Amino acid sequence: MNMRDVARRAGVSSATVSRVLNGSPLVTERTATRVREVLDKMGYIPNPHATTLKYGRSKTYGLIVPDIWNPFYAEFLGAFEHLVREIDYELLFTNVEDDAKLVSSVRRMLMRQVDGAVLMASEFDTKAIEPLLLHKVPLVTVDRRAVQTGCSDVAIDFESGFQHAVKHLKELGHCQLGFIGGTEGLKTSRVRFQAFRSALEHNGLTFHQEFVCTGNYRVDGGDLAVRALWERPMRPSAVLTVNDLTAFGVIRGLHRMGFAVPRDVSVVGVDDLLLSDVMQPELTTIRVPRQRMAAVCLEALNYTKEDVHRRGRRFSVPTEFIVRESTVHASCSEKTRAK
Amino acid sequence: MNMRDVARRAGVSSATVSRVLNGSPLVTERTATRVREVLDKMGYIPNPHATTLKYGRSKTYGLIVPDIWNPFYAEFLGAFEHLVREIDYELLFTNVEDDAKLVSSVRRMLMRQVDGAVLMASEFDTKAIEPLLLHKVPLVTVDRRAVQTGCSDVAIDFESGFQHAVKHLKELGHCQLGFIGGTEGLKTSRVRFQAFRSALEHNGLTFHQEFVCTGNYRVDGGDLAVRALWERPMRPSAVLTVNDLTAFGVIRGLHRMGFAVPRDVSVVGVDDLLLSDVMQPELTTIRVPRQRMAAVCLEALNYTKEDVHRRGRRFSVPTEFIVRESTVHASCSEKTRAK
DNA sequence: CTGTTAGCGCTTTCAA
DNA sequence: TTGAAAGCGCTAACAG
Repeated sequence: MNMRDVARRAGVSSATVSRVLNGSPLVTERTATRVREVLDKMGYIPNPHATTLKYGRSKTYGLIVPDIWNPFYAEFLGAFEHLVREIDYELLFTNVEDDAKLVSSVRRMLMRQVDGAVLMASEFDTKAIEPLLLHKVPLVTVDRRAVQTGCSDVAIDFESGFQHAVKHLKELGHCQLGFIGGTEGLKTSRVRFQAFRSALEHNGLTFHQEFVCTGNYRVDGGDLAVRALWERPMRPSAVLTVNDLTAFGVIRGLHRMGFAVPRDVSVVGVDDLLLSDVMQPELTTIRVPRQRMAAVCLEALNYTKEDVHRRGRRFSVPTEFIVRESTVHASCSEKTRAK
Repeated sequence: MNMRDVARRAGVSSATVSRVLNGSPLVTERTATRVREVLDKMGYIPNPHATTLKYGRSKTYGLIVPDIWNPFYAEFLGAFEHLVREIDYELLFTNVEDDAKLVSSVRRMLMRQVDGAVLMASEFDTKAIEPLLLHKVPLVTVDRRAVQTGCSDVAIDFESGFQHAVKHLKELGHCQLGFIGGTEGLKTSRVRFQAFRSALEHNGLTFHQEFVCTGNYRVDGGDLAVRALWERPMRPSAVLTVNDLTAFGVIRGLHRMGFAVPRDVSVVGVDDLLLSDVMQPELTTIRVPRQRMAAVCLEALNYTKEDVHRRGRRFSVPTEFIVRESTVHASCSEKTRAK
């Protein structure tokens, strides 16, 4: 059943029905009421594909995330989907494990004529997103720390987060701080690592390359990395990580090697997953607010959409340092610091 | 740029281009090759909205989940999205916290003309999904344990899962088994509770109503429920739960009351989340295989789609009982069983 | 204030 | 084996 059917039953033209549906002021209240009644009675359901076909606007936003199995992205998705629905938009969600999937995701976004897209996929050589830019799709990236025509960026303020974390650890007497990073070569890994390094500097602590190891943003990566780290001649008394999953892995790895967190080593995560205060020990972490982030992404999308021929803007999302149980005073027991 | 443009450049009609794109055999290999070249060179991107408009098929499946913040659904989503993309379909994902959102989700599915939908939303009074049925959208529900015209059901074999779990606990010397359920009134809660009860029976254990309490499928629900349970005059020596999050909550609740798992109480979950073997203690649980489940849902969707006027079929997904650290021999210390 | 109409891009039927 | 043409449902421009 379509507008014409409704129009016929209401004794008007389909244009009038369309006007009523779109809240045009060019309709008498009397007519509008009658039309609305018929609309209701017939249970009319609009067909947005017709509009998309004609005008190229789909009321759909794309969202690309790198790993939906990481609860951080699931939680972000929940928040983002909620906001998108509030403004009566649709969400085209895609998970992207590898480059091939990124390419196909971009193609799908183009096909479905999305009105904008948020890209959290960790690695785009800018190559993969070019088609989107070319087709003037408003874009928002997260933590790419770069903008360009038609593409804004949302930066998470890890700098501040790590500074609080390092300060906290220093106050607890830790001066040998380790860091377990994310996947080698990813921009987001570098951003967090740099934030860690400059936090050390700001707090007057020295950076030790031998206290740094690379993970993969997942539990197993943190586990493996901390084992590798603990093979080395010197060991840190506290370890900061690239995200909570990595921190969980670090805790598990230490535990399995016979060390206890926080007794022997303090650990700090990043994200504050819903489960981070359920883990034992409850995780001290740099919280990345998903709700807020989703709102800022949408704001950035709107800004970019206003004029796709304009250079994008940088947006920022604050972090919050949350102290729980995984960080305590440095034990000073040498056993944790040297083999 | 559209098919006409491509056709013109290739010196053929748009019909021929369409045929090439759809792999029709009615085109000379020579023509097809030329068309494909032009297609490539021009970077043609098809517009599926046109097809949807004309033929009502969208190559899109809907997915409704009740709580994307529960990693179980995120993990399922990941698996399902992967499969859906493999067959070149799109996914229309919606999270549904309450009834209002269910209604609007259903409407969106209808608007977007999905070719089928999987409903994991816990509570539909069948009322909310009626419009879908009415519009002949092939449906698949999960654990509704009922089928009807155009709607199949995928049942997770909790019966077998709980039987293994109860047998395991009995062998460890537990005979006072408690159960923390899901949200009151939900079909999925009842299904799991019944599975628990009949597992007791099968294993010759008596059911005690005072060992049963209701949660909400989330951590806080498990926490609260076990505290309520522990207020009662008698306490179980082992607790089974409706899902892993609830089990996490139970463990945390017990812990905060000064009891240790598994030393004082054994706990069993359901799901086997990715983080279930990262928690301390690693959780003994009834695994619900997401990958398999996604595949069966798709199979069920295909079956239903074959003929929407036919009664749906029942499908089944096996579970697997996984023993980890949260279950040990009954301590027999009376302190856990009476105040 | 309301109606008429064109046309978005695609696939399929029919004709050649 | 190929082409011509219709028509899906909608909205906006234009006419009345």
